[in-house]
Amino acid sequence: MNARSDGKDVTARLREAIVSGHFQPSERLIEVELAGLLATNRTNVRTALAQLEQEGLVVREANRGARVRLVSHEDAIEITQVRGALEAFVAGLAAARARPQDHRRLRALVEAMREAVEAGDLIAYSKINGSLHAEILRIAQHRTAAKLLANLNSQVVRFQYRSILLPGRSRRSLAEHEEIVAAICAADVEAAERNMGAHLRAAAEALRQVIEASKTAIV
Amino acid sequence: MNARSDGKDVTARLREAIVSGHFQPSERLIEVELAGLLATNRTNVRTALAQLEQEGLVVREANRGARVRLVSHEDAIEITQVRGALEAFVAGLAAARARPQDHRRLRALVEAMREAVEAGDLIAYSKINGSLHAEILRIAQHRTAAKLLANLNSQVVRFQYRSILLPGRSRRSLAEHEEIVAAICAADVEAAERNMGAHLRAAAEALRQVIEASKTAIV
DNA sequence: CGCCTTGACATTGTCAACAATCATTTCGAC
DNA sequence: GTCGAAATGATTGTTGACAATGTCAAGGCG
Repeated sequence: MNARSDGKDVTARLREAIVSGHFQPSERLIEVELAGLLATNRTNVRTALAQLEQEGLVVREANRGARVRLVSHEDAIEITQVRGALEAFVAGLAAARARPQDHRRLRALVEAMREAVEAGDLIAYSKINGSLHAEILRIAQHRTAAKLLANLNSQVVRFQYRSILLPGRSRRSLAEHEEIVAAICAADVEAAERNMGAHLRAAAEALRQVIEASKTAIV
Repeated sequence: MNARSDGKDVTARLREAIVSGHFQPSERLIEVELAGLLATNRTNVRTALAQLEQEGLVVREANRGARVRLVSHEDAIEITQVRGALEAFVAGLAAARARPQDHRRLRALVEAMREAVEAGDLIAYSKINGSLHAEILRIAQHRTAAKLLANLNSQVVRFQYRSILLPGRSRRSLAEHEEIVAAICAADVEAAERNMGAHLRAAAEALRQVIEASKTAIV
């Protein structure tokens, strides 16, 4: 009957709800509530929670239920570092695989980034940033890396917007992306790896600064 | 009552059973059978299967049950590549973090590897190889990378032994490990990354060769 | 006043029965 | 003999009830 509401994968919908911020970190995830919310039964919620735990979005304690995983600052940095290693590899692949058509798309995205920065629209910048990384991932055609990166990203989306707020970070980030795209368009595998690696090291460093700043600010 | 048999995490035991080869790739995993085998109920088996699917060890089709994931040759190469990116990063970390005590352990492991190669004992070699990589991972102290690598490894253990059988591969592999350990002991981060990266590119290449050989051999 | 025990409530964990689906076999028509 | 349709069996999917556990508040005791 209501194949519509229940047909979609419960895990996917719960994941989306967590990633989109519908639930706060450390918020309790009560099985019957979720079942009601997602128009399904406890069993499905239960397996969804088990999967999302494996995925690092949810934490479960025996007999004490599930919570949205609170990603600590250290975790966020670790995740960004690992992303860096993977994305550098992926950028290298993209440099080897990209066709002229791909080059055009990448350049268009960088151009849009530049406009966003000049307009001071950091939210738009953040979005395009995501699109650019996604495009590079698409060009690389590497399922294993793609899955892992999607996973890692879902764990740190909450942190994404923060580091770009650092004064001067957006301009430097733009410059880094320009170099990455230039390397890919030049089919220079090693430069692409190097530039992407440098970019995510810089991103991790920016994240660390923001975190340190917030720590001292709170105390 | 039988807290012993059921107490342990069902997912962990099923994972172990799959990784250790107790079940063959593509072998059907029937819920009631597993429940009997693991001395538990269908519910627990069900959630275990859901988690292992997320982990990439199991494939499930709606209404058609679960099977051990058959990792294709392409998958195996992809996984080895991604491992390479991660392990290179981890080796760099290890180079930065390793203490003299760690250096001793690493050198001892390489020494054991050398002996295994000279004795022609490739099974022992394979084991020590695993220990060495695990030791480097321990030194690096990076939970996120450690978890991902554990995951990836469990997907390709079945392929591990094959590539080392290539004529001359074991000696070269030994040399590569010596260089990696030398770089870590010299606290040379970049050399450690570079050497580990090269090592796993070589491993991926060896794997590719073995696969090509087996393809033509079968046809 | 603080601390421990007790009990009620909320939530998760386990189980068995039933429904739905898929694979296989049987049977009849041509 | 071959094709297709219906019956059969095996397996997964779903549901509800119950047990086990944890949480919290109230009350008694030192």
